Amino acid sequence: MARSTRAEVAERRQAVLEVAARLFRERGVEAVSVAEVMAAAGLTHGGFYGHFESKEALAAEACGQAFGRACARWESFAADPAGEGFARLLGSYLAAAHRDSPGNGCAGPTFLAEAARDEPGGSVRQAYAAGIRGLAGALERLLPAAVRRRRRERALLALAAMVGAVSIARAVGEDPLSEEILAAVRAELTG
Amino acid sequence: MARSTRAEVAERRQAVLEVAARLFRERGVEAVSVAEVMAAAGLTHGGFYGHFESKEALAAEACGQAFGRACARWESFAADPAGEGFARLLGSYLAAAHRDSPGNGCAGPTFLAEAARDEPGGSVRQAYAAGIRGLAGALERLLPAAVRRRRRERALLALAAMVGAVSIARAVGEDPLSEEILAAVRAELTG
DNA sequence: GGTCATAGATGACAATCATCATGGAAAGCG
DNA sequence: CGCTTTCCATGATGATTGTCATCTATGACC
Repeated sequence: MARSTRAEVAERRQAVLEVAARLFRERGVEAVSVAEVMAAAGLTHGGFYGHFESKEALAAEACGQAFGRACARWESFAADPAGEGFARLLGSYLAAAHRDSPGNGCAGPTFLAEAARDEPGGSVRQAYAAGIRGLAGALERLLPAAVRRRRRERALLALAAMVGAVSIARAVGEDPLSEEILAAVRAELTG
Repeated sequence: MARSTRAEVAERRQAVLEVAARLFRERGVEAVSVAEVMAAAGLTHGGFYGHFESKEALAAEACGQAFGRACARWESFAADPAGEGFARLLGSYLAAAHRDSPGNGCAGPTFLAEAARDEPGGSVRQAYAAGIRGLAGALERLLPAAVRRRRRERALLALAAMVGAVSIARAVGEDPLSEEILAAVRAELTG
């Protein structure tokens, strides 16, 4: 088939990464084949190894990208004029809409298992650790000014509870318990 | 090969289930083959379908079993004479030892991804939901008597934070951040 | 004790998948 | 304009794995 312009090539690599980040979050890295990622980007499987070293390398990059997006989003809440950034983040994070669209959602819950089962020092694990560190920092800065003591601990508690709540809400499925958990964690962390 | 006694048959089924519950928690359902489970139980892969309907059925049963063990353990903390059951649970749950032995650990973090990616109404998902409901109830009863308001919400927050913290601690790997998260959540939830 | 049911071993099958080899055609560059 | 590079499509390969068919030896039962 035809060869493409230099710009198109970079564009395609980005498209593959984008699509992979969505599919991997939706269904997990193992459950998505390289061929499927390429097909979703409008290509065939053959050219994959021209763009990425391996499937794992793609997964690590996709993980990093997803965390980057999430972190930027969290930082944007810090600009809230009324200082309600933290509460607004909780409102959007601990929501059914977020639970139901893992493909666009935070990487914290979606890459959790991939990272936990990566080998020690593996690339996905490293990307995950860096991402979590970023989110923790953002959250620490986002906490209401009223929180003066143990800011770091409070941020880490919130992070663990947020990631845990969304993960569990996704796992229990269509069950009233799912909404109950989201609402409870939202209420407790807010107030 | 030889046929076995009726008692031995039941014993072996139990052994397979036990081994599966450990392996699935350690490495995930997908990463463990039926043949490996059977081999770890001292059998060959052929007899598997005499004991279980399918690999998924085994996974669901293993999930239920692991949750049952965890729930019983949590309930046992309620008998604490000094009423420190909750604090002691936190101490053992949010610990490096628990983080480092998923094979014997709580099913909440280990089956999280399996359940989240099971189909709607899938058997693993159902087992997971039932398990979480059990843990939430146990935790609610275990909270210090001093907590009078919003007991249920507090229990759900604690559950989400505990599951999230252990999961993230496992995901980031050998990083000081891992211990920091466990310690922070322990401190914040204890009071 | 003799007959029957069955646990479990061996082996096969079909599907899936990550990765690599090859080739063609067009872009980049002189 | 012609040569070279390289993107990507086609196809192959080897490995893995869930599931099933078959066979045999031995408990279970009359």
